[in-house]
Amino acid sequence: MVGHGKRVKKQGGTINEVAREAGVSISTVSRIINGTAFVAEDKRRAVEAAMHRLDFQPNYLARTLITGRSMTVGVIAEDIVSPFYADVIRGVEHALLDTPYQPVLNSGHWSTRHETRAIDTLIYRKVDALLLLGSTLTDDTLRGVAGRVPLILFGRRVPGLESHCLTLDQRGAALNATRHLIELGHRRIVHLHGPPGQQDAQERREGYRDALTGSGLPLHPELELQGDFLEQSAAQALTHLLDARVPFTAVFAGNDQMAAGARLALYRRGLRVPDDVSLIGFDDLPASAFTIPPLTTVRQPTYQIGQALARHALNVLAGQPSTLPDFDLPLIMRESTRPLR
Amino acid sequence: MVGHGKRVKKQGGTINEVAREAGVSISTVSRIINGTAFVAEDKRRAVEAAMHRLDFQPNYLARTLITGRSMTVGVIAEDIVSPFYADVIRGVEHALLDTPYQPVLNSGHWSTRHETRAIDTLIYRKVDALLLLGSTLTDDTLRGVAGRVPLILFGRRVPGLESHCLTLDQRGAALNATRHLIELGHRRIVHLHGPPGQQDAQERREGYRDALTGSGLPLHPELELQGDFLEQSAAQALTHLLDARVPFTAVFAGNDQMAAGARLALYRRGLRVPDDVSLIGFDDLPASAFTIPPLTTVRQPTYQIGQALARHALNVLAGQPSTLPDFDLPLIMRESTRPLR
DNA sequence: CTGTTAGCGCATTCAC
DNA sequence: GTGAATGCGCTAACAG
Repeated sequence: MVGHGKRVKKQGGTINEVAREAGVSISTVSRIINGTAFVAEDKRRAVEAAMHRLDFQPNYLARTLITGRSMTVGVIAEDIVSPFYADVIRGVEHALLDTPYQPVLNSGHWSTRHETRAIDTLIYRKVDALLLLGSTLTDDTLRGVAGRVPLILFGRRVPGLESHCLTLDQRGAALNATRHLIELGHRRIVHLHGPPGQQDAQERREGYRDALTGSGLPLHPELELQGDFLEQSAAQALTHLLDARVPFTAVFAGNDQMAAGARLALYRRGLRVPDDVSLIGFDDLPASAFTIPPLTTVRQPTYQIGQALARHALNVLAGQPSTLPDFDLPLIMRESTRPLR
Repeated sequence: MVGHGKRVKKQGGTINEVAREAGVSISTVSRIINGTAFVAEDKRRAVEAAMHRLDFQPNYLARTLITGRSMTVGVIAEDIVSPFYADVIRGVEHALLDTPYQPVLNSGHWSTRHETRAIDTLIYRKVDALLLLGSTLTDDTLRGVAGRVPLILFGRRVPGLESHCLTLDQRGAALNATRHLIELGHRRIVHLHGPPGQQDAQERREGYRDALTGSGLPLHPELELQGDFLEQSAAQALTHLLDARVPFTAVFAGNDQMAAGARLALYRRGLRVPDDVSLIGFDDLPASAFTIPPLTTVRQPTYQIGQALARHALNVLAGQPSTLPDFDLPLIMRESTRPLR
């Protein structure tokens, strides 16, 4: 087999070699690299030539060891696989693209243990700031982390860290979505919600209830079904409901993936969407515009959120005042809902 | 606003302070940390107590500066947003979980410029090995990179780096899929392929043609439609075909996302799947089991691939011989295909 | 078994 | 403007 050799090849000389090659001191070279001070034109030329000849690249580690700044921002997402977080990450990456900062990604996997490990790793790696896209940690723990590194949170509102928390009005959006169903004439509306421990899941559920009670409609506990934000759980839960012959005419799913699961359960029983049952999701994943039928859902502007998060991090790192913007969660009307009857 | 302070807080003392606190030399502390040599029980106790008291954590940068090994493996995916690569990444993360190595992710965004930048950044950050999940770079460039850092490639077969390349038989799998359609009696089969510059896209297209010619069927250039692996492109291309009233009875999409786009185009025209048109995808994304109808598709064992890639990297880093395994691409039969007539 | 010494590669005071 | 010296925090010889 073609071996790589166990050691990385020496990377084009050190600042010392450049200095010798150019006949100047290393401080002069350093000044040229960092633009710290003016340097005579001829020396600058000589140094630049030497750097080029030796294919010189400053050593990141040595440099960071001194300055204390690694020029990286750590990003931990609950799950990189999730299309939702992936798009936020895309926004972060994009916003950082033409800055000296680099994102470093890691996953929390919805697990306290993994998330803790990821955080420790990134702090150990000396990231200059940390972005948490969702978190399973307690407020206290989070405040502790914020004491070790500038911390910016998405999807959590932690007392004491408010100005670095970006949350969306999940409850209001869920209320909107449910109300839309009510306005279409639906009365028995199923809600597929995520894990009770999950803040977003909880808020959406409350929004659903708000809409019902706000319209003077009764709450039907048997219509609130728990899932885990994945397709399968929703399909199962709804299938059980169908088997129990509990009547309903609409479904508000806690996210688009659960909407897809619900959709399949309906399809299996020969129920049409939206003719027999109306369906609304939450997230507006890219794929949801292409489901059959295209899904009516709540849009979370994930990409823009990622950008906002990154820009805020940049500001914080620059020591500038910065406020996280607010985002609306519009209901995107497509074809999975229609008036009852 | 709640400020973070511009500087990260001092992280629980240095090895020097620990040594002083414990009344030993720093080398003794270093030995205990790294298990480099045996240390008397009482000193070990004292040092561990001191480390705990000072909340000591060795400085990653200083350590790496000396050892030359950062204990990280860089991972560059064309696109983290893509569900396909995301699952490979999940496999990589998982395989690295209980090792001293940490993955560091970055995106190439299907762009030579971005990919080059990502590679430079990661090498600059001194990753010990680099995993490329897809690449837009030339063979020569890739060989150049391999000279700077141990390189492992997925989805590319580069002469000279064969033993570190993991590729799948896209062509054979595409042939299988198409042949399945042929065996069901289909003769006019549309193929939605990805960008011509993309190796996978090219190979799948060839597999499609192989199947046709292998069965003695004619190639119909008007049935080969180009897309970009996203839903929208497929929907458009197929809509055009439908408008032009070109007859066909089946569609083999270059990936599941394009299959979804095609599905919607058919739906818009009132064509049923599989009753009027059979549809096959490629990738077997998690969502594809929940489309309407569930999609027949070629499964790429992405998670296992990620694991294999990471394990190979580990072996290479350990200086052990290692061979990348082969993976089958089975056709997953679901409900989007059926015999003609 | 343990302490002393010398750097890793670079930014950063200081003098000149 | 520029060079010499100092040290970031740690590991790796080197002596004892």
